[in-house]
Amino acid sequence: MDKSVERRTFSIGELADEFDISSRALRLYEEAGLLNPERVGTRRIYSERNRVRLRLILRGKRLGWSLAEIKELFDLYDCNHDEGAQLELMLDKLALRRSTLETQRRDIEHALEELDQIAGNAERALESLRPGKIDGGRN
Amino acid sequence: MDKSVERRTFSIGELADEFDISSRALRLYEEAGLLNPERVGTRRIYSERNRVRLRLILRGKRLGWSLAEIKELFDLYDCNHDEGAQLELMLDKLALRRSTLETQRRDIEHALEELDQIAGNAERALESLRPGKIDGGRN
DNA sequence: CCTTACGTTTACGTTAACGTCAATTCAAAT
DNA sequence: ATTTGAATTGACGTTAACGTAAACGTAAGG
Repeated sequence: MDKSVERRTFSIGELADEFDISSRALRLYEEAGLLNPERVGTRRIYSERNRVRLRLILRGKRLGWSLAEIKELFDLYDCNHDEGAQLELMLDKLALRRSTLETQRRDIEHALEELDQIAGNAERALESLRPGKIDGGRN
Repeated sequence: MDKSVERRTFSIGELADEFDISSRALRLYEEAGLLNPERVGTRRIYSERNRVRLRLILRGKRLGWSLAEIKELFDLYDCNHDEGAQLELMLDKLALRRSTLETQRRDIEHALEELDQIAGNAERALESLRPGKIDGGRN
């Protein structure tokens, strides 16, 4: 199968530009075990798969995860599914991640509410400063 | 009004214990302008209001914000509502925060989906290892 | 009075996640 | 052949957010 599918590759500079990060960061992610591009001689050649991974890495970063935490998740993903003990442990870790993600989601909801409240106040204050309005207060 | 309402205060150690952070962190938050407890002599006395603020700080941290970012939000909250320019700028900043929060929320949804997918795989793999089952595969 | 527990400031150490710079290599363009 | 431009490794610098340790003050209890 997949004859000439997935043929595009990328240089480090291309990926850096596309995702607006430095090439230094990309090398760092590699050093952290998050990315393993092919090499032609000494140069890095990133595949489409690598690019997808990078997307995941950056999403993890946006969620505030450290590179180590991101790596742990990757490792969970391509863990060997042979040993029961491994799997149990894996499920534990996944449940933990899940709960912190849900906490985070609740945090976001609250933060959004407060943001809106602040913005609401500001807008009303602004309204009461508009020309034509002398005083919007009630006293 | 509020005669003897809100009478409880807290020492640095109490808050540190309650929220499972170090007293060092509390002093740091103060130095960053996020907290301003009263003093009795040299000792810090935290009010209920301070405690609420601390809760907000920690929530910000869980969202991956830096102390500076948290402070900016606080400053937005108790900003002066007198100047129109200020208010406009404030609304801009709030909109920005909002959009990153929404991005973050989407990120969380995706991460949760993938987590569930991984967990699902693991559970099925585990199931196929159970005693009584020789082979759960389909080949 | 002495100890103990808690608090204070000051200063230095540490870790993560890069940025920055230098020296070099390599491929492509002129 | 030479320039140019991107890429490489390696080393060092930097910032945020603490941890840790020293040296000291203070309040309570025995």
